[in-house]
Amino acid sequence: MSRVTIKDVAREAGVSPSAVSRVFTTGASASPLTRERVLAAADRLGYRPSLLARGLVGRSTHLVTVIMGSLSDPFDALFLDALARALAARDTRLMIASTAGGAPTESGLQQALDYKSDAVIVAAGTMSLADSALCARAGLPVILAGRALEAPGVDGVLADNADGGRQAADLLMRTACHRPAYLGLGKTTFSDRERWQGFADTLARLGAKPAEWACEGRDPEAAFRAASAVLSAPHRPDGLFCSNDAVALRAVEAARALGLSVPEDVSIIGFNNLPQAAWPSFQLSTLDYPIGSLVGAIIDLLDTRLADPQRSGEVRRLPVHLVPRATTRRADVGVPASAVRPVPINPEAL
Amino acid sequence: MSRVTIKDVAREAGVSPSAVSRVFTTGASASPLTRERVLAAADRLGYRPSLLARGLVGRSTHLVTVIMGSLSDPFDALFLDALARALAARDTRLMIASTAGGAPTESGLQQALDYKSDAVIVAAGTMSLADSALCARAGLPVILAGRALEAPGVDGVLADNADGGRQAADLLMRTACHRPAYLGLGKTTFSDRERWQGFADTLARLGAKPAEWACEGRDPEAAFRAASAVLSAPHRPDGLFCSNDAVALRAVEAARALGLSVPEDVSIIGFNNLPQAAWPSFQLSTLDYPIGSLVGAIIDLLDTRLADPQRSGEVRRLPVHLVPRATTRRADVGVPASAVRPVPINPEAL
DNA sequence: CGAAAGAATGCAAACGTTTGCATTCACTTG
DNA sequence: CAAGTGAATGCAAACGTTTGCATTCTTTCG
Repeated sequence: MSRVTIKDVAREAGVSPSAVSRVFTTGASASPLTRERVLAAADRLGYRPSLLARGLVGRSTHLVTVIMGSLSDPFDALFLDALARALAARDTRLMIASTAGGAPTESGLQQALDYKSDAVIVAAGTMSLADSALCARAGLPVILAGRALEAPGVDGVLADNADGGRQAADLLMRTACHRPAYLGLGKTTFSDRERWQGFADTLARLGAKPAEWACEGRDPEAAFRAASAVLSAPHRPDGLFCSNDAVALRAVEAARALGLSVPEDVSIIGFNNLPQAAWPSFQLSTLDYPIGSLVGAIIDLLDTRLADPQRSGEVRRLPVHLVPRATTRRADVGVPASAVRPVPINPEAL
Repeated sequence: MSRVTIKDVAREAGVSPSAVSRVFTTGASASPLTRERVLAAADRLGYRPSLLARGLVGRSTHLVTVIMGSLSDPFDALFLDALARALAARDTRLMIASTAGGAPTESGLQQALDYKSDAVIVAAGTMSLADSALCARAGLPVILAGRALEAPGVDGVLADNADGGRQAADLLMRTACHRPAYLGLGKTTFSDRERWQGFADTLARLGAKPAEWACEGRDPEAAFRAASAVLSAPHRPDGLFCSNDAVALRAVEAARALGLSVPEDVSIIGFNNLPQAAWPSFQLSTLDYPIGSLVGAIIDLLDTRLADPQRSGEVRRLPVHLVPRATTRRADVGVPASAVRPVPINPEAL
């Protein structure tokens, strides 16, 4: 019933508690004989160091808090899973702090502080300068995922959203879309803004002016309703760039429900390249944003930050690349040449 | 930089650390004056009790560990999300322990013990009697989700899988399926077994003998491959009950890819009633298993267990109910009466 | 062979709380 | 008015570790 502690092991092995501690901390000095005895005693007793006690006195709790929103978007779920595994491989545990919608991350940060987390990963909500100051004061490293903040010592990793928007715009123009539109999650979502900017800027440069729409709310059905609204609007778009695949897939559904054919009547592009996007029923054209590299970058940032807490903040941009499937038309065939609006060839585009 | 501790607050408020502690623990005696002073001082200093220290000495860490598999099935993701929120509402945090495939849950249990979790929720992997003994010895409450174990003091909550299987079988027979089959995740998956049993037993009682198939592996594509194999087998089934929606949705895809029409050529039934199952593209017939009640039961079990650690284990069965959509034929119309095999009417069935 | 160096170990003080025990103090009650 | 009651408080000992310092023991080198 009662826990077996370091003292029990010390007694059993005939050494001091310190010796036991040193055996269990890598890089501490302990003679082979002591090590062997201690290990044997520990094994016999079934001893495991209490990470609570360790965390209380030591410098690391081997605990990281992640602030997440709803997991209804598969991307978030897969991200969380990959993150937990990557951390586990480094012998670190993940604690969840759920945040509601666009609510402040503050309670999540407090949670991270309360448990003396080694770091907090912010993957939902908006972080303010005050928040980051709070963390800085407490010595809690912050890593932003999919958002950015101009604050000292705050690291971040983001997709190259603007470039994704550019690629989407390029594709739509090259496939003779005349009424491009954007469907996002709302003005407050960081990545959305960047994707919109890249999209709209590129189109503006090409002489087109996209319409902008937003879902009301983040629940999955909101995307369906919004897409339905977009696609039954007076000047119905014939090309729709959605801020992510979760929205885009629902847009495909909405289009079909309205009797529109994709991509003939309307082209649809997503973002993330979810496994679902490749399903035969959808064959969604999208921008690939590999979760592995996202998580890899986070882990890497985490390591360097932990090694040097004083270094200035670094933000990493991860490239995304277009995966054209069946919800957009072929760029080179099947479209009457006369319908193709002349577009400057962009060598970086696919 | 350095943390503000209970002593700092005590000094600032002009009282002893104990007094501060008592102000922050509900139900302890503190005079209104002291309370006010302490609260003011704490607020001024930005004090928050260290949950590590609290957990070390106190009886609760307000920490629960959940052992989860991959989050690629949306059901798991939604479950995790709901669980985290429900716990957060009770001021308890959730720690993730990821387990690979059917790997032992042991490292997850150790993680729970290392951090002195208030409880561990096992939602993946298989738990042995030895595992449960380990937890019992350490005084760690175990709650099984979607699995059962005959062990003292271990609680569990499961869907009424056998009844789900029965309902699926009933529906297939009532809609004139002659070659029913089951597609599961594999022999080692607890819920799968029960669903199969309920399905097969019911069919046997009706004089039919379903074929049984399993996916090789748990990754999403495995389900697609398996379904493709099933549907191109010599005696192709005309009714397929899948162990969950994730599989069933892929089966629908596979059927379509093979040029089969659903439900005319083959009826397909899932389990869970994922949001996706209701999408227009699928309209999957399935068994509704509300995540809310699952999580609710877990929380409830947790509360009662924590209140009385000595009580004997309790397993709760949650009802599931059929949601017939478009991947099964209508039971009463559109099928030649002659084709309907006489089936005993079951009053509980929909 | 003596001394300096370095490895191995133990002691005791942290880390930031809770909590049992004893004390004080203001009231109530007979 | 004396004694009994109960709330409010402080002291100090846990909780299970790590770690700086001092000590002892082994080497190694001049």
